[in-house]
Amino acid sequence: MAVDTSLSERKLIILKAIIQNYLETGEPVGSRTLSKYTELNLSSATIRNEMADLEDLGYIFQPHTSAGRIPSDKGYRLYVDMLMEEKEQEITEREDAMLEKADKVEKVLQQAAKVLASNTNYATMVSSPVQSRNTLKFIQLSQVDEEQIVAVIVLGGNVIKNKIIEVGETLSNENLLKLNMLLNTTLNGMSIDQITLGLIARLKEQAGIHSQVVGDVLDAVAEIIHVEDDMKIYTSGATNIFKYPELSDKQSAQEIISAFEEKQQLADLVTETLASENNHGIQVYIGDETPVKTMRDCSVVTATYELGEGMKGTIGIIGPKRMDYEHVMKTLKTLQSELDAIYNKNPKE
Amino acid sequence: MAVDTSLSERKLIILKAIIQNYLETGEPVGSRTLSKYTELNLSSATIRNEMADLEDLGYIFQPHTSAGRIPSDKGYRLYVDMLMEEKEQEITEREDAMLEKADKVEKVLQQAAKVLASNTNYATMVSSPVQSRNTLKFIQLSQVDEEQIVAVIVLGGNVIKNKIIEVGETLSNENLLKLNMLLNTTLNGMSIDQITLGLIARLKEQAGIHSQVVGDVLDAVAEIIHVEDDMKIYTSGATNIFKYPELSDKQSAQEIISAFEEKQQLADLVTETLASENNHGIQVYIGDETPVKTMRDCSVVTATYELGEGMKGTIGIIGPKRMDYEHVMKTLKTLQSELDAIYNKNPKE
DNA sequence: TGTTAGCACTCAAAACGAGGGAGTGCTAAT
DNA sequence: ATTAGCACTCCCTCGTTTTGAGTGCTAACA
Repeated sequence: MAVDTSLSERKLIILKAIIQNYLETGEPVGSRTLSKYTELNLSSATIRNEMADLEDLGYIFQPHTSAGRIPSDKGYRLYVDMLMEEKEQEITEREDAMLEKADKVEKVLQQAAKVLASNTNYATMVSSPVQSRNTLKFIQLSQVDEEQIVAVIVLGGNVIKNKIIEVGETLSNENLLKLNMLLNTTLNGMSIDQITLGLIARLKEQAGIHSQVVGDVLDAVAEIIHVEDDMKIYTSGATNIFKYPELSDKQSAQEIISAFEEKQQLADLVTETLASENNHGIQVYIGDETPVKTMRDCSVVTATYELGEGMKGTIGIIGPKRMDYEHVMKTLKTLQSELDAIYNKNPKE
Repeated sequence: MAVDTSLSERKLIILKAIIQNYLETGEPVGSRTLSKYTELNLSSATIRNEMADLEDLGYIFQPHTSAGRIPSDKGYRLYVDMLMEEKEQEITEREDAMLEKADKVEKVLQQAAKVLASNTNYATMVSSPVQSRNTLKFIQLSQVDEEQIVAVIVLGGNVIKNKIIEVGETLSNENLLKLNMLLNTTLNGMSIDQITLGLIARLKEQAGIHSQVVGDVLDAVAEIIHVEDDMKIYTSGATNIFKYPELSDKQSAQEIISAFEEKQQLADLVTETLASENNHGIQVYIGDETPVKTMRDCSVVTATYELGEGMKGTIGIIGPKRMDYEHVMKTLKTLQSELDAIYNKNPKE
């Protein structure tokens, strides 16, 4: 992660200038432009020499002879690494009062995606937290009618799961009551991954003879608890990519928007992000670095947030390689801490 | 709705041929093409004359002089009206075994959208049923901890709603039990709109003296029941519009896909569709006819389905004006009946 | 009277070709 | 080490030409 220091100070400045200029304009930038742009009064010729060097080193390249230079993936990488190293810039003030009533987590996340998109003009995604390390808080089975039982499970952070269980034969009221007691006393407070098949088997024994039905019900409960709450992903601003000509030709637009619609690929992105521990939870994928193949021509910036212990989720921004990394990273950081704040304001666990 | 009979038989055939050809190719169709295409052996010259007439009548037009003709909205309209009048074609066989485990309605609808999209190559949307006339099947309050109560409500069709209720002071176990009894005995089997504020007030009285807390809880329950389950809309295949050049220029693509992403406009479409009672639940909007302004250049075909009494939803297909109406309408019809089948296979209400 | 062949005409789209211009690399002078 | 100057490259723009599909009209024909 350390910045490559093999570049002279001057080269660094020039590279930075090239990138910044390109971020703004989206056009290849030439030596003449730079010689005015930068404060180190150099002639275009000198700049040209330096640029030739930079090109040899692979930080920039020209789309064709006699065009200006544009940053390569390697160049971008160096740039964001520099940004990363800069001392933690103070979190800027932000007054969006969007985070009212943190009633339903889902609503908040959806909102977050929207706000983010309109703030940055890029496409954004927010994944709902996966509660693998979450704990069980309450569980209850209730008879709906002769053939149906509804199971309700409340997890930490007030995540509620439920399911209708179809039973072959009726379960007596008292047995149901016993089951509820049993489940609550044994499972309460346990983390989800502590609830193994073995544990369930032991429970079945304890429940005793009412084998068939009780067994079925317990199996169903186990299933509910473990069923991946198929990671929900909220997206917004997918059409922002039309704002960047380099992405908006039919081919790419098609692919990127598909990825946004299907969400499967975004899910991959999320798991990848969650897996890798990195500095401050911010991660930048440039071009080929991204795990999602259809986004070769984009950059993806992700941040992980955490709502209490183990409830981790991801916020992501997808845009052109020439995205405004500095702004994006800052925005992500503030959103991160806002999500934190929500949780602390509602400390129900 | 009656077909305009002012056209000669021959003109009708020619018009139909023009439309069908245009549906396939997307190119303006010329007289020479038609003179071979149709079985009424006519020379191109004759066809030209007829076409000139048709143009005067407003059924077709040429995008520019010296181009072939393409159908106008009026032409399309005539065409689909003819299709509509054709005797109910037998529902074609269809073997997609997609409709397994009708466990979660949501999953099924989402699936339905996907299948539809891949079947038709258009963009599709399915709205979840709004259950205004749905009935309450079961309700239960349970104590999660000192300050929280979880309310679970099962509606017909196994739609489950739940919510955590924060209570100021603890509710005794026995009171909770009483409340549960009270709620179930009085509300069970009632349709949602029968449960009025007045009814709730009466309940409060019956519940007696435990005024504060009980009142709060009852209010919360009422709220849960009535909160609009903000009509969910599932979409799929939005990127299919890239397959039709006439829609895939940046401008339109942008707009249409935005509409798909935001969903607000689709929601309008749904309500519009549900409002208008029409033949067999199939409705076709051509070009300007559609209630969604950003889809001026599309055609929209919608069908309403019904899962039991009052649970109505909408399926929609959005595509170019030159969409394959016949196929689309057929497909929608079968999907309609498949959704019906699901409900009847799972007659839990 | 309805149909057809022929022909001149139109116009969008493709093909072509000549500048223009931004930008580079190199060399020679400072 | 820096810079001015210059020749060279190659993309882009813009105007022109060509092409070709398709039409409308007229005149001949059954």
